[in-house]
Amino acid sequence: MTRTYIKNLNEHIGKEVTVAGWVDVRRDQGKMVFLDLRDMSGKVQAVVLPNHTLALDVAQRLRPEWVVSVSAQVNKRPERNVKADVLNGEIELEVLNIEVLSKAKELPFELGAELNLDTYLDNLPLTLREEKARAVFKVQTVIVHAFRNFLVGEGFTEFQAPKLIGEDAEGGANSFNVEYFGHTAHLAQSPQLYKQIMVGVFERVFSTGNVYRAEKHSTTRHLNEYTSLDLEMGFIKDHTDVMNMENRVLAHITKELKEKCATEFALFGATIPEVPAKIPAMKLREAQEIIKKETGEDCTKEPDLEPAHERFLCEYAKKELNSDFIFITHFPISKRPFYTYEDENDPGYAKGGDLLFRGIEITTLAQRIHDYDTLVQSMKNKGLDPEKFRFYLQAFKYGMPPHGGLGLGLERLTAKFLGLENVKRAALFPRDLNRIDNLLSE
RNA sequence: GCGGUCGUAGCUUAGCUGGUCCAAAGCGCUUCCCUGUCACGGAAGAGAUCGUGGGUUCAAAUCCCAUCGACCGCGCCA
Repeated sequence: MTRTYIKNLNEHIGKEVTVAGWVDVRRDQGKMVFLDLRDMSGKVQAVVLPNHTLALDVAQRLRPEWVVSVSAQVNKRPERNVKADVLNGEIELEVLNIEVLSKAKELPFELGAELNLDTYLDNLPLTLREEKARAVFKVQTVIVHAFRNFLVGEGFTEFQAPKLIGEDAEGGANSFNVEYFGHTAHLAQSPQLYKQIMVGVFERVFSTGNVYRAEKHSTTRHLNEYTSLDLEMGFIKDHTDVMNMENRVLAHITKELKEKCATEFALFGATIPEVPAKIPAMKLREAQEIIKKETGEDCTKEPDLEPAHERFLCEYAKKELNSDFIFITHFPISKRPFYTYEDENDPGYAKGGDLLFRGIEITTLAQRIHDYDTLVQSMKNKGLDPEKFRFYLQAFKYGMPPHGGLGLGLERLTAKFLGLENVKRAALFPRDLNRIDNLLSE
């Protein structure tokens, strides 16, 4: 008999079905046993009655996480046993036969309980089975799909950026080295250069993939491998075109989340933010003046924002501007990568900035330099050797439109949407300073 | 890398102004009882050299030092 998914059982009342999944809980009443069965679609209560002696015998030996295939009749529950407002609360399975597909050892922790992050991470193949953990990644799937679908609708072409690269994308020292047939290659820190090259091919492109940062950070918002949602678009007027595109992407993502993930957000007591028609934006210097005026702390000489300032600005945006999001633009060009476009109307400052969301930076975006000579000069100013970027520069030598783009940190976005305290909870298998799965323990 | 906090049963924690702690609770586990439970319930039981090493003391889970590990904060960034 073909397998029926648990969420569809109410279409089969009075009929016999086969359900396959995990034993979520067993409640042994002595002469009868209750099971909660779980598959990818949901949970259902199954009851093994005393007259089904063979099934009862198996049921009494079952334990949580055993994998079973059960043939059963779908019954309406007796009136007094109906559970309102839960999936399948009005039905239950009367088990006829149980086939054990796989046994499970005793779990090393309690599924569904609050675990220390350390325990959670050391047992990911199991802890990911928790309802909340699964909810995180359902939400993440919806975010990625919404990002893709929206951009495809806007004429963007998706491409897979290489992860093995020959030269550090941004000239930084924070890339992982890889032995490559006697040469040193690197793991990509960003698809940046390839995105720009692809603008010369398709005008509008995006890429969703992992990037790697060899930074020894130890915080709740950093991963050494994270997923970057990247887009790059040609023929822009300036960086505000990119800001508008991100504004619309985020509006689409939150719309999809509202339609598809209400249950998941409820699990976390999280609210899906409203994306304003126009996300407020201010220059770094304006933001610093506000910080100085409101807190008395003078950071106006700083080239960047400290985390505490980012948190403050988000609170400010929420309270004064009624937005969970705020763009901070025009950072000093000296602190930005070589390809960043300098604002001719505000010399020394970048045509671009960061997007802050619920206390944290989730995006960096900018217009890029598209003129070959300017780009080469900018590299030299940063102490980079244009010769090493020949591959990239070819695109610019032969006609590149004005363009710009952004990178959006998927795990940070997911974590902030759901109110997770650590981005590691928003990455399936997070890599950090001390941990690649459990293979780095010495 | 620096700073802070912490490390007690499989998990989550209490105890930590030194003795009454050869360490306690909930969950999990084992055995038994239970025909309507839904985090089922009831009875009994097993399970910890209190991260590791050293020190102070008549006496250390508790105080001191070192070390390892984790988490949080910072730098850097998404």
